[in-house]
Amino acid sequence: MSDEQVTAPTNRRRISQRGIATRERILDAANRLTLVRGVNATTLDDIREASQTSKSQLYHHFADKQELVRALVTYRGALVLQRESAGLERLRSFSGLIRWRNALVQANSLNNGRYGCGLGSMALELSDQDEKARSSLSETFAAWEKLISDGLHRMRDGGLLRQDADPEKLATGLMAALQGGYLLANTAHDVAPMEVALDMALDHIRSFLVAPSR
Amino acid sequence: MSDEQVTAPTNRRRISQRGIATRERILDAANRLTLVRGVNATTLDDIREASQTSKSQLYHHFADKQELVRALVTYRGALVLQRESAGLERLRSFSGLIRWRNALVQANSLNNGRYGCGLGSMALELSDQDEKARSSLSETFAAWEKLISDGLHRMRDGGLLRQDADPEKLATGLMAALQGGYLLANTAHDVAPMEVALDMALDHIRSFLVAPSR
DNA sequence: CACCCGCTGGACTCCGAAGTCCAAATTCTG
DNA sequence: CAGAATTTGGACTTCGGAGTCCAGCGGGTG
Repeated sequence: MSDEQVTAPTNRRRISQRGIATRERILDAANRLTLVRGVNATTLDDIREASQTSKSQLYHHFADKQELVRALVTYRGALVLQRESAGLERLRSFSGLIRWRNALVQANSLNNGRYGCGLGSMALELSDQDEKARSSLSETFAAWEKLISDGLHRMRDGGLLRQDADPEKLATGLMAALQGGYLLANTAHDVAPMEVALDMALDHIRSFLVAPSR
Repeated sequence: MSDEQVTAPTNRRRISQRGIATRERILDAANRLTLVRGVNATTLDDIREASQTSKSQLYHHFADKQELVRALVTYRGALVLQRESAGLERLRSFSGLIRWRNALVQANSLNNGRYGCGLGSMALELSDQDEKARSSLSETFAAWEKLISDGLHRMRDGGLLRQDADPEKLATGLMAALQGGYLLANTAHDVAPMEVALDMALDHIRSFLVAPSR
């Protein structure tokens, strides 16, 4: 077993454009399907059909289902981080946080709270059954929190947040509120708990503003 | 299909003490096993073995796996609510909340954050695949939040919380922080994020105290 | 342009997990 | 105690999903 697995495997054999495209098609289908049904409830035949491929292609590009799932963790993680960094990398103000919150809430309300966070559901589903997937997800969460805490650092350096504000802890709290909000919203089929949770976390951050805006 | 399923079915056929005991043994085994492995990763044979029963007993007491899972949702929900009402029904002070928080953190730290909340993991695993299980879990979460909000109401009526505090929203926020904290702790194998999340929620509640204690 | 090797189609095997069945044991009721 | 119902043991069937195999295609490279 190879010790490392990245989105595009660079080692060993040559790989053609067509191969890369197929691999991508498989991951994309797996990503879409598992988002609604969950990882374990999605079969390889589901993925094969949705990606317009064949059994041999699945096993040509991935050793087995576990490897496919691990690649999917990386794939979805990269998508989330890409989307999130777009919304967070220029964060410098409290109103920016509010815009970020609103975007998440709006996206989630399209499904009445259903489906939750692709990372969070994978985390609960895989953490106890695949150590590599777990640690990969853990790293992704850390990177996501870092996007937030970096923004909070900029706010603190810019004099918006008090010096005793702890960006890392604030980011962790916000992430927990987000994930818990997703979970409750998904269970209730109602986006409201997610809003309440995020507002709580934002209120908490607001309490560290130098000049409380309220 | 019967329209309702409660922990102890009262309808139709007589039921003996022995039957009740077996049913309980099955649910108890299912409860223990699924807590670590998840529902879908636990097989009926696992449960059969752990509960010292046979296939026919499983199918005598439950129509199929789905019914067993639904009964398990009820069973675990009752256990959690029982445990939680013991810790929350006399809540009347902020220090009581802190004790409650400490108990949860301590219990979770015994596993280094692993396994999370039995209800939360079921919620994410089942919400998208069994509507009845989802709504049952949703009700359980609501009941749990009510235990909290009832306590906060008592604190507000007792003059500890300001009148503009909203016990329901505070309870939802606290629950989201708890669930998100469980999720992050489980993924990181570290109880720390759960502590941070709960402390954020408690700080938020603290900000509504009439005479802020600190 | 010819060869090699990555790539593909799809039928096939294998296995484990859900669910069935019935005879026998136990318990309840009259 | 007799008869009826519940409860149980455990072998058996069924089915779906993971993984295998191999013949053949096709595109990049020398």
